[in-house]
Amino acid sequence: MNYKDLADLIFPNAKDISYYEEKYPERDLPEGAVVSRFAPSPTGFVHVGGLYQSLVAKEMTRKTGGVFFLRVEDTDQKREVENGVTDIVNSLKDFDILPDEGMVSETEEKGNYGPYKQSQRKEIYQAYAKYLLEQGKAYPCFCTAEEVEEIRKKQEAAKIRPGYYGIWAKCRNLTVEEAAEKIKNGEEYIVRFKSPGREDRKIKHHDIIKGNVDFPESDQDIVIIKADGLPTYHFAHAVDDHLMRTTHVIRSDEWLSSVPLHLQLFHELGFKAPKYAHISPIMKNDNGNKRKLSKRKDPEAAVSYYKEEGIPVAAVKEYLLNIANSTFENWRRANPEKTLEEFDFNLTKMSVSGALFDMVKLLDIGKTVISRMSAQEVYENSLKWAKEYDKELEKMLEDKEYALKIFGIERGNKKPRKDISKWSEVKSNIEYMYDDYYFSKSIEYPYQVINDKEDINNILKLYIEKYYNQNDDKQVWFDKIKELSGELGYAKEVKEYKANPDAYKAHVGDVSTVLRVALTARTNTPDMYEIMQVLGKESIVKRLTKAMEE
RNA sequence: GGCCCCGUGGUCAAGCGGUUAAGACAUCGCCCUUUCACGGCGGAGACAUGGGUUCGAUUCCCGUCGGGGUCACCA
Repeated sequence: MNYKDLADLIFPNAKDISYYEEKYPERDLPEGAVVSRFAPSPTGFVHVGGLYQSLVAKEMTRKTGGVFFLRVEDTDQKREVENGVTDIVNSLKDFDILPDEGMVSETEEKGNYGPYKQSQRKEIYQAYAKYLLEQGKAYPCFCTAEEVEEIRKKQEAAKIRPGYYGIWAKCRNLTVEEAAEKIKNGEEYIVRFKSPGREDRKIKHHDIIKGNVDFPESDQDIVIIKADGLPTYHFAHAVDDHLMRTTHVIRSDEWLSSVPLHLQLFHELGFKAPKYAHISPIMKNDNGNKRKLSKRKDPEAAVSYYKEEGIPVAAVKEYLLNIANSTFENWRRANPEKTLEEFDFNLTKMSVSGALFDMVKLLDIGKTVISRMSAQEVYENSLKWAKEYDKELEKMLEDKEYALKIFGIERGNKKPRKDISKWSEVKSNIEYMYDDYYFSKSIEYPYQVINDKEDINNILKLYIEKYYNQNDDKQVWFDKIKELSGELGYAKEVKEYKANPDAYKAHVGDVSTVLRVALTARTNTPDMYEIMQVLGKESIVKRLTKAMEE
């Protein structure tokens, strides 16, 4: 009996690996093309870190004329979540990061290097496990979970490196006859990799992001095929990324310490190893401590949060790109009109340490992004968001023509107004422009400098009766407010007032504020003339009258 | 604990042996302005620490401290 016989006993039906090597040939791509992927587990919502990786991988592949694919790593059925794949597919779609290949729905996929769902690749992994078994590079292990646990405890007690390796690897030195005997007796087993590594030797690794990193070799006989017949992450990674002809593995840096193992696996399998780029995770400050953004504790860790909050997709991508390549910010300022795709993204310039997530900055980018949009775009995005998350806003937007007028206020000029950072802010931003809404609740008027009831009513009364004319142009309109101010003893110019404050009760700015508050119940609004143009005569008179009655 | 990575203002960060140590967000002040925002100008604010190497270290080396990652039949 030899290794080959043992391998046949374990995987009698597995195909020869040459079958797969031929089925998934080298890709015919231009020189330097990057083939990369996003390979999440369907265990719930997509994390911003995943979005970040996808964005980076997508940029690299797009830039080089390569391929970006989506592979689902569902080898742990215990953690799987219903519609997990759909969630992932939709999240990428929401951010317009579309894979060239891979899963496109819960069950469908596209591309010639599939299946792209690991649970459907069982026979492939087994073929390669068999290949290793035949060469004596893997072996069946009969240790139970309890036994392995016991080994670990002994190691801990003796303060030596934990793990299944060297003399601790009990099943490693079983003869093929002994192993075959146990299998025939129906003993449970898993398949382990027989590591050729030595802990006292170093390996050199060059990571695209982290740079040169030296590690001790891996000597762990890790599990490659679990009791359920599915592979572990490490083994699946080696087999899949080889067969899918991945050139660059772009993943979270929690994997960095597995690199020695992965390199060894690739080598023993006879594969050419891909290049690795380990991305630092996005962190969060938690009581003075940095930690990764957590799915449990931080709502902003889930990409769905950004959609729900209505933070513009472009803002999220710009923010992420900004973290990824610090040159992005300068580029953006120099090229405000260019699309994100035109930015020359550079993997090697990515930061080695993890950035703290900065919501304030993200929202600032949101403001800038929205300020550059046309009224039409603002309308469309608001409506799209409202349909899903805010029925009241959706109703407000029913009158498209009116909404476009509102969104058009102070927009489209060289210094557009920056007052909306996300779609969920739209309602509070425009609600006072709707009479139905405005009059539906009790109104409080936050008058400022001029807050005497009589003074206020005098201003409003005189304005309506003598000065207000909806057809005035802006200059005439404002000249009239000045005249009104003068008539009632307020300074017509702010400068005049400042020069001689005792001579006046207040100035034209304060009078304007009275009008603004009476009209909108706010102290902070965009240009009042434009607002009045949009509101129209009927509404204005109604509002001012109401204010006088209060 | 072993191994690995990291440490420039509150945050993101330029910087590659000699710089007045950029810039952005945030913050403060002023200007502009009928309000707010925008915009403009300006202020405050940083090389974790101790040793080397060097004529000279933020930059190179070592230690310390601090932070992070990883040590599963999870990915």
